[in-house]
Amino acid sequence: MDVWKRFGEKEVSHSMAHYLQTVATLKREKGHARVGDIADMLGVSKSGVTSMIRSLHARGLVSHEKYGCVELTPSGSLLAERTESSRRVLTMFLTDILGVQAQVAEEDACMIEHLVSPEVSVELLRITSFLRSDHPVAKQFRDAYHASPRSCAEHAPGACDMCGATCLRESLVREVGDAPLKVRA
Amino acid sequence: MDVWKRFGEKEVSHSMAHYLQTVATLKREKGHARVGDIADMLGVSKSGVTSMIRSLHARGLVSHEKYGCVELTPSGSLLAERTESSRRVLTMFLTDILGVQAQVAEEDACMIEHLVSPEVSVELLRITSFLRSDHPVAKQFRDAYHASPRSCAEHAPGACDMCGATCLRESLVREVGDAPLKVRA
DNA sequence: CAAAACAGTTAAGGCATCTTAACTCTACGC
DNA sequence: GCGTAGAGTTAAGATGCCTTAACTGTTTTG
Repeated sequence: MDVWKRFGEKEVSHSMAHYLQTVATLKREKGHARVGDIADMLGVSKSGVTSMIRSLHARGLVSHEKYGCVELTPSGSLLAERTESSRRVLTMFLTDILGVQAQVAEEDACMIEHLVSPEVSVELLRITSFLRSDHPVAKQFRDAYHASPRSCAEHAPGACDMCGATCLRESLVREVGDAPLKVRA
Repeated sequence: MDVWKRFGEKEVSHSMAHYLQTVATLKREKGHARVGDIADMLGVSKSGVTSMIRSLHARGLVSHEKYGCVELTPSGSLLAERTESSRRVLTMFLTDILGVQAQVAEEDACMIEHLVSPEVSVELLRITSFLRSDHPVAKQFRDAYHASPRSCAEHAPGACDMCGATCLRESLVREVGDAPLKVRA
């Protein structure tokens, strides 16, 4: 019913997840994360970083002393790692199993990494390792799948047990004329 | 680099996608979509609906005359259908292929439906129909996969070509002590 | 060690989305 | 055909996340 509203109640927002990952990356690569480095890496202003730090601090995800470096707390670190793992699993699944182009895979993974539940991430990891393995069924899958049809055959409404009245594929790929949709300001 | 920032530049936001779907559903089920119906179905105030309608109208996604019914434009309708299809495909994939619990699958699908690119949705549809089909490989997959390990074996850093230094699964499921993370206000 | 260069913060403001409160329409009962 | 219930709108305010501009603190350097 109101699941959609919980979008704004995730433990961290999309922005927050990326700030946390950035701090983790900087810490790993340079040994410390400064406001300016974070701003550069994310492409936002330093004042934006300062205020986000305040917000992350209020949630117990980072610590920071004025004019000093930013550190992840244990929860912040956990969240950063989990998001990063989720992204890696998603990207691998999209490229290696679904065969989606790398750039699209990375963009999609970036968008949804923090929204996918651990349950689903774990299952994605499982199916990805299974289908990449040398298990005979995995090998057969790779051969058979790449030869499988890219779309369902033309079918009457109701003929396909997945599609129902209208072909799912059609509605996923159809464009409105040639006019691209207006992009949000 | 800045992919993460395009989160706010999707053609429609999470909220907008749900408003569009709600209008489509009401139109289908009751023949018309009124402000109050939309507000009830989404669990928001009527004034919230009014202002979102203004915003959707500015993007050419709905039409609405004062005190009247809300209608989807062709682009709005396309977007609503696409989002709905994306959600159906995702849910099916998560439940039927990954075997994730229905409730979790629906929540995750609701969160990410509008963020998944058509390319990925189409491939998800393809793999889902393939693995649900009576193709011999699909049958073998179902048998073999359900018997496959739920986690990678204990392994040294670098031993698993997917995990790298730390086990992905570990970082996906690990909790910080017993303390649940603070939820966003 | 002082001045300049650089890093970080605060303040003020914009946009999206939501809320409540108060107002305005519309339409039905009589 | 008018009054009122209820549907819808506007206005004002909150929050999250971003910006620019102006200020403050720190560090480098000559």
